[in-house]
Parts: sequence; structure tokens; C-alpha cells
Amino acid sequence: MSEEKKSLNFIEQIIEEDLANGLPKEKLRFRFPPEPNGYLHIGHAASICLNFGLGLKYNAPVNLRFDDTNPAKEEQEYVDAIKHDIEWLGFKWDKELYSSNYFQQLYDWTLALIKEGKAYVDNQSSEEMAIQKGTPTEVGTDSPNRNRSIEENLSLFLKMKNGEFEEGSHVLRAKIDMKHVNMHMRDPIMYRILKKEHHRTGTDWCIYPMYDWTHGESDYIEQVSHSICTLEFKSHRDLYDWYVEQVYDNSKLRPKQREFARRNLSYTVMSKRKLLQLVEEGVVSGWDDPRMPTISGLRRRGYTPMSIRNFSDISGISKRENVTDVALLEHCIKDDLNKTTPRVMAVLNPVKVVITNYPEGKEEFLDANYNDYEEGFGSRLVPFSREIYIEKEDFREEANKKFFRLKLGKEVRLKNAYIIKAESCKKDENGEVTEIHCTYDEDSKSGSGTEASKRKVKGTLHWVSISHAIKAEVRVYDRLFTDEAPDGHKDVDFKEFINPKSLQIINAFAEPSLKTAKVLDRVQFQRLGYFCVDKDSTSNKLVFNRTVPLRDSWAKQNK
RNA sequence: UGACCCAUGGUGUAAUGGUAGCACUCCGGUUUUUGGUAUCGUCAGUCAAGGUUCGAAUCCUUGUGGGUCAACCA
Repeated sequence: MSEEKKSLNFIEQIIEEDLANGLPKEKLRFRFPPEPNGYLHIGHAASICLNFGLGLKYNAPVNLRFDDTNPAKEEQEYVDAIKHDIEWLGFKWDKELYSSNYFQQLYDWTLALIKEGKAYVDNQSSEEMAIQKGTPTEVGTDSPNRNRSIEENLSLFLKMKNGEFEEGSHVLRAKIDMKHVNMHMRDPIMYRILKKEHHRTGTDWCIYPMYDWTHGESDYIEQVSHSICTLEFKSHRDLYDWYVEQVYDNSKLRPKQREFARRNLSYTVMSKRKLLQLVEEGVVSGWDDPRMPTISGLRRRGYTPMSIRNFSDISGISKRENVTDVALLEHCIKDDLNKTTPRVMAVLNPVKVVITNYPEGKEEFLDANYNDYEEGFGSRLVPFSREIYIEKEDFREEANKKFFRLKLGKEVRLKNAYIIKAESCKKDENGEVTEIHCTYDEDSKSGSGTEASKRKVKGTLHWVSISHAIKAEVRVYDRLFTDEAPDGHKDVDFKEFINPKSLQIINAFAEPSLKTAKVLDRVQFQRLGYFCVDKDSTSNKLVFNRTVPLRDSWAKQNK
């Protein structure tokens, strides 16, 4: 067996290079660092799969670190949801950590920095500081407070810490270079006063470290070898390195930040802010609405962990802006579900069929495989009787040869049952077909082995016996947006592109074997698509979500 | 009027100076008791112009296009 050599992505190449340059393999360590201020989405999944995938590949630990330095936005609810999502995806973190674990260490390091004259307290307004900061094309100017004495800085910072100042009145800044070409290096803020209760440290602190001062140091404390983040942090890298340099002890490993492009998906938005807007304005029912690109939404929609991991692997990573076609995600879930789900029957848009030569009152239980092509799925008995439902679209009074379904005078096979022939139909005053009268070939029963059962007829339809069918609500989803890149238009708000028909609620009829289906159970409704049981289901009413329809080359042909 | 990053079929990626490959999408054939699946196939690409080289998607220069950077957010 020859192993195909899989090419490395650019992050793996960097790692291989570091390894080749003497970094011991045991020192490899990664982390996934979400801020607990919202729910994870498919873009985060790319980062999760990248980091945890690296952990698996190099047999290295991966920490889950909550970047919780802003108590104004963060909540325990999000911590719990994030952990659940990662576990559901099937990844195991080495340690569960919090940036807030390091508040004391960060504080101690800060004191040392002040003593070295590398940080100072500024009590100007944020407006004043913004002006002094300059612009990307103009250098900044020094704060009048930049040259306070070390003693004064120490005492001021202590007062900040002790709550003696109002929120917003003072900040601590790193003294770097107001003329630096990189704006992040122009005396960035290290600490601000926030008199808010933190979900973990309570009221222990009223000063909180900023992201930049926290992130690299946290990586350093945890001895993360490769700190992988998204492209927009590229320009933070100078600062990341500067901060780490301040505390670096050369017996230790120096973490390395590298950036990759976030994954975007067509026909949806990915920013937490916009997703939150959809939730708050009631466009969707919540973070886990099956139309949302969140992990929880995809889970509820019926996506499997495997399909999402596979999608991330297939998509790969790079440094260029991208919009991945949602068709690829859909391909991944269909591919997985095709191999794993039982086939059952349900009719979404019913029309009544009466089999006139089938005895009234008679019922039969027909053996039907859950999967005709794969072993191990087993079978169940499906009730058959004189009156059944089929899909309205599966009948036409007249049609050309390309229509393989039921038409007057022609035959079709009822899946797992008999061959029937349409004889006549009844219509209402609008000309809409309300009832189809058929006859059946008694000898054509599926699997009976008779000559008649082996007859080839072009069409096979799914159906349910009316008297035995159970009612079910089926939620059929379409894309949430009508535009490929809803937030990619400069002059149009993304909400202008909301698809008004993204949710269609249908009262369907399903075969009775589904009665015992449990929340999150996944099935294929034969000829229709993959569906899963929604959490809104009750003991007397099942609710199904359509995860994804089957490929429908007939519908395509008819467009 | 700056710095940095990026540019390969419609989409996402690979090729790391030596045959531009893979997947999705689209389209077509075969099989089929799912117009599904499977399977076979078609179409389709190196942003541009120069340069280095026996040889450039790859290295250099310039240009073009896109992105990022001025929150007491992360």
C-alpha cells in the first residue's frame, strides 16, 4: 500500500520548519482561545479543527483557554455553550484555562514594567489620546503624562487597582513609540478600569488587562508553541512579540503567533455582531435556530460532527480572503448521512390514492429495509391499505415520456409494496386533483419473488397508508439570505437580503415506525432528503427539521 | 496618500525552480424498486507587463486588484 503524501498547509510547514530547526516535538502545544461572549459558528469550527487537528497530528496537547478579560461582555452561559460545542465536535482539550487565571501574574509583571520605566498611567480622556495616536499615515505625539516618575506611576496604578478612580478616568499604557509605523505600537493601553463583576473573579479586580497584554503572556505562561489566530491580528504581532519579550526567560519557549484567513460561507453572515442582531431582532428563533451558521444551529439542523470536521479538512486553510460555497458544506453532510441514516417514508404534500381493487378494511404489513444497499440497518414492517397518500407532484393526468411518475393509464412501483396503475382522478372546482383511483397488481409485491414482482417499471414512489400514518410537523429550511455575500455590499445592509422564505412549515404524514423517534434522530425521507427530530417535538407531535434535500435532477431539469 | 498581507478554473485548495493536481459546483453517460447513492466522463485556471533561468504559478521589479491597521473590544 502506498501512502499518498498529503501536502502540508502553511501552518504545518511552519511547524515542520521549527522542528527541523531544533524545536523538540514534545514542546509543541496549541490552544483554542474563544472569548465567552457569544456562540461558536462554523468559522470557529475551522479554527477548532485546525488547532485540535494539529494536536492530533503531532500528539501535542491543546488547551481550551477562555479569553475573559472583558467582564462587560462575557458570561458563564457562553462558557458552557462553547465547551458543549467543542465536545460535541469530538475534540478533547488538555486543560480548561482562563485568561483570568493570570490576572495576578499579569499584575506582578506590570509592576515590574512600571519600575523599568516601560509603562505609565495616563489620565487623559480617550478623545485626547485618540488624537495623539495619529493615523495610519501620520505619526502620533507623546502624551503629556508619558514622563511621569516611576514613583508617581506606581502610586497611581495602585490607586487604579484599589478602586480609587472612576471608570474611564485612568489607564495604564505601555511606553513604546508614538511614532511607530504600526499603530498598535503607539503606547497601547494595558489596563483599564472596569467596575464590573467578572464571571470568575467576581469583584476581586476593578482593573482589567487588555487583549494584547493578556494574550501573548497567557500563551507564554502555558508555553503554547504556536498561537494561531485570524488575519486581522497580523498587525498585533509586533505588540505580541514586544510584550512577550518583556517577560521572556530564555530557558523557556517563546510562543509564536501566526495568522490564517477566517472561513466565510456563502449565503450567510459570520460575525458575532450580525448573528446577534438576527437573534435580537427575531429574524431567527435563537442562536440555535437551524438556519444559523452556529455550531448549535447546525447541530439542531441535523449536521453531524463528522460532517463539520470533514468540511474543515476539505476546505483547508490559507492566507487569502475566501467565501466557501455552502454547497461544499451541504455535500459533506449528505455524504455522511447517506452512509449512516435509515431510509423511511413520509409524504409532505399529500394527495389521496384509492386502490380500488384492494379489499376494503384489509391491511398488510410489508417488510421494508431501512437501507437497501448497506448491511446492518435492519428492517421494519410498513402498513399498507386501500387508501394511501403520495406526493402531489408525483401525479399528472398527462405527461410526456420524461415524467417517470404516476399518470393516467400508466404504472409505477410503490416502494416496498405493489405496482399500481392510475385509472382515473377526481378534481375540485379549481381543477386541482383531490383523489386518484388506481388498481394494483396483486402479484407484484416487493420481494415476493414472483415474475410480476420483478417487472421493471420506470418510476418508484414513496407513500404512507392514510389510516396508519402519523402526523408530523416538518420544517423545511432554505438559505437565510438570498445573496451570496450578504455583508459584502458597501451600500446595502445585510438584512436587505434576508430570504423571506427561509422557513416553511408543513404538516406531513409519516410512516408509523417513526412514532418512537427521539430528538436528534436522523433519517432519510426517501426521495426527499435528510431530516432530524427537533427538540420542539412532544409525545403527541413530532417535529422534523429538513437538514438538507436530496439532489433532485428532475426538479433541475424542469426549471 | 503610509505600512503590512494576499492574488491558481465559478468556488475552496495543491504543486515550495522541472508534466498545473484534487474536491465542490455545472453539464453529460452507465447502473438503480430513491430522478438518491455509486460509477465513468466533459467544460474550466496560474491578475498584468517586464526580468533572472535550459526551464517560472513558484525568484526579482513595476503595475493592477482585494484585504488589514487609528475601540478604555477580542
